[in-house]
Amino acid sequence: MSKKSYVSMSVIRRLPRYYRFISELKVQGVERISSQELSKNMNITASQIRQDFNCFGEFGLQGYGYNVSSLLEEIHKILGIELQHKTILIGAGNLGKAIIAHMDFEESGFVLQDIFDNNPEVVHQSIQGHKVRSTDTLSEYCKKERPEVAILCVPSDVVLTLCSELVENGVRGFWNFSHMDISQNFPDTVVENVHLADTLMTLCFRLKPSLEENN
Amino acid sequence: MSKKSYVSMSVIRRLPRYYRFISELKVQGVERISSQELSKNMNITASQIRQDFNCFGEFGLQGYGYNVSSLLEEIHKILGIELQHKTILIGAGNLGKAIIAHMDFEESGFVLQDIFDNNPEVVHQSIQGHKVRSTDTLSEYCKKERPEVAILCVPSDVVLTLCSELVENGVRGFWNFSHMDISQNFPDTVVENVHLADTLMTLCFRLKPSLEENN
DNA sequence: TAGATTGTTAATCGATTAACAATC
DNA sequence: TAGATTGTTAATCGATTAACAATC
Repeated sequence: MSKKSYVSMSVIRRLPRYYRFISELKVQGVERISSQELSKNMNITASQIRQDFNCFGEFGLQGYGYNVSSLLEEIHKILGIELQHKTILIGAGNLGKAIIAHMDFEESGFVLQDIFDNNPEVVHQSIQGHKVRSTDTLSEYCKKERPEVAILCVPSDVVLTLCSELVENGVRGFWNFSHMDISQNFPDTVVENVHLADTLMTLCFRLKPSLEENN
Repeated sequence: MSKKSYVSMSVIRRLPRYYRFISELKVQGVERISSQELSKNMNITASQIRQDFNCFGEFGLQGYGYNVSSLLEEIHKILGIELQHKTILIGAGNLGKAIIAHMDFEESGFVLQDIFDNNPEVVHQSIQGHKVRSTDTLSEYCKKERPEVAILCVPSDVVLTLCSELVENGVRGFWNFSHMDISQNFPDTVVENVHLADTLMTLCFRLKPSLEENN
């Protein structure tokens, strides 16, 4: 009924956390939960939780709360996890390998199709059943296979040219691990930057002795 | 003069980005920059840039702008990068190795002292000059070496016990890569969570076809 | 029905932007 | 000095919280 036409980034960024948390509840066999209980466990106000959910519809029942299973299903649908975006990963170094090994792509809405690297020693190796391809074959590959999303585990200095090539070939989503902030350069794409160095520097700042009283 | 006693998280999270950007300017030999030019390049309003800097002091000169070198120095000081926190990394799998290899710790205010893993096949191996130690020796090690920060590259189910042990032994900063959200459990510590799966799910949501006009 | 808890509106709080006086 | 650009105050915008009527 009351679906909002525009949902703010602040709300969107909380969705995966709700999803994780409610999954956990389901695993534990919890059947229903109220916004108040959720609030206590997640450190978000009950009010905000209800506001957040109501951006997408009415998932609760007055006097009862939320049914864990159907709430989970709803958020699953909201996140679009059933969409299974065709995905490639570029850069099969330690970071690339870590991502391949640890991320449960199907659980996040992606299907890892193929892996690329420009190091001749790595090309043709096999990682988790995927033969690593040469980045030289990337454009050709994209024209045939039409991947939608690219995971970028490559050095910052090659990211821009790489992205141009990919965008020209129809890639429209990026999970970017380089320092380079590509969101500005490709307006019609969706970019999630994971700037690891930034979070580390933030930690550094927050550890400063002078801040002990602050925050 | 006008230093603020409280600086909001929103400002803090922009600091590393300023730092990165201004470093790049210095490398390029740029000597001065105005908030307006910065604004154009960083996609932040000039007003916000000036507000952000003025949380920490007056770094500019009316009619001139900001001197790149001294601005960089100031932000370096603000971030506390000279502090060199004693740091250990726990979990030397692909992700741990990626972090060891790619992060320039000294550039972020940390010194990687030692690496721990509970896999007997990995223990005693050497990674970038660090012999991997057994997690069994962790408490003992902490009591002697007093590391301040731990990088957690371990599975979610062991994170909580691990952290308790570390906190008891004086560790007060965590860079956490597990799904578990430990910020709630240890009130006197500083936690930077890097929830990779969350950013991936956010990307999934933002790629939904129905959102093409939205964002 | 009474109690509980949602959905939703209104109030508050905080963060961003605009404007401009100060000043290099 | 005139022009430019900061530092800072005031206005706006958006996000969070509080409150409560609707309703299960």
